[in-house]
Amino acid sequence: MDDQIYSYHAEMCQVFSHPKRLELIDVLRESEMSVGELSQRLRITPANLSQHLAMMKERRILVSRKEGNAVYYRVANPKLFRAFDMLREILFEQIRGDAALIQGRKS
Amino acid sequence: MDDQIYSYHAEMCQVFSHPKRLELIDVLRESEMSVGELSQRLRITPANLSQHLAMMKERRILVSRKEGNAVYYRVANPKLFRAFDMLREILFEQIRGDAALIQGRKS
DNA sequence: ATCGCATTTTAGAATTAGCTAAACTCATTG
DNA sequence: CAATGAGTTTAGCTAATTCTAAAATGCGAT
Repeated sequence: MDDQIYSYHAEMCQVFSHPKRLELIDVLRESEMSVGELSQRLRITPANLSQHLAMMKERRILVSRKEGNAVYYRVANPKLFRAFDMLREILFEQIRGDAALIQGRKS
Repeated sequence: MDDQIYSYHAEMCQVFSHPKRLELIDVLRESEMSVGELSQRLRITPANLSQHLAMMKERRILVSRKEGNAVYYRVANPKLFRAFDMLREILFEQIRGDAALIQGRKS
């Protein structure tokens, strides 16, 4: 039935379960970027980055474009940024809830 | 810096990287539900389900309420359903893109 | 052709995630 | 106070992730 859908959905979401991959998405908000640039920005080795990029491309969160010697990656669907932001908002609401709790407000 | 935020964000998103956990969230749209009911709906053992529930509660995606012998779980923040739906929409757009491709439309 | 650079791939080791089965807790009922 | 029923926890196993280091690929320039 829907099992297949949930599986695909889960597979796609694996992309978001690693901090560097989230940072990568966040960085690609600005513009597409080459592997070299990304490697510097994220402070991880090109080899490791390349693996993250490959798995994100497999799941079609990213698309790439080759220009001479460099490969440029960008986020395939801008709607992704909205989902990203919404999840981060939920996280912030959790954190704000904690802060309030510590300060003795709320229950 | 922001590294901590990305880590929390990623940890939260681990919840979405398993098909049964997604199905669980989807089922909890209707209403809160006891472990027993959930176990039947999802067709997984109570022990396994309980582990999923515990990790989702740790990450504060779920909250629980105890009533006599039963424990009822529900989604902590309704905003989560919106994020869930948005991600699924992205997935559907990918699938629609494929379908179009197979039928020879588009590039 | 060969060299250099950017990127990718592979292999291997360490860690983490997921499942099953069994033991355990705890509230309710007899 | 047993006994039952609902959930949880633990231990152990297998599989999946992640990272590093090294080798491989492919393009562009010499």
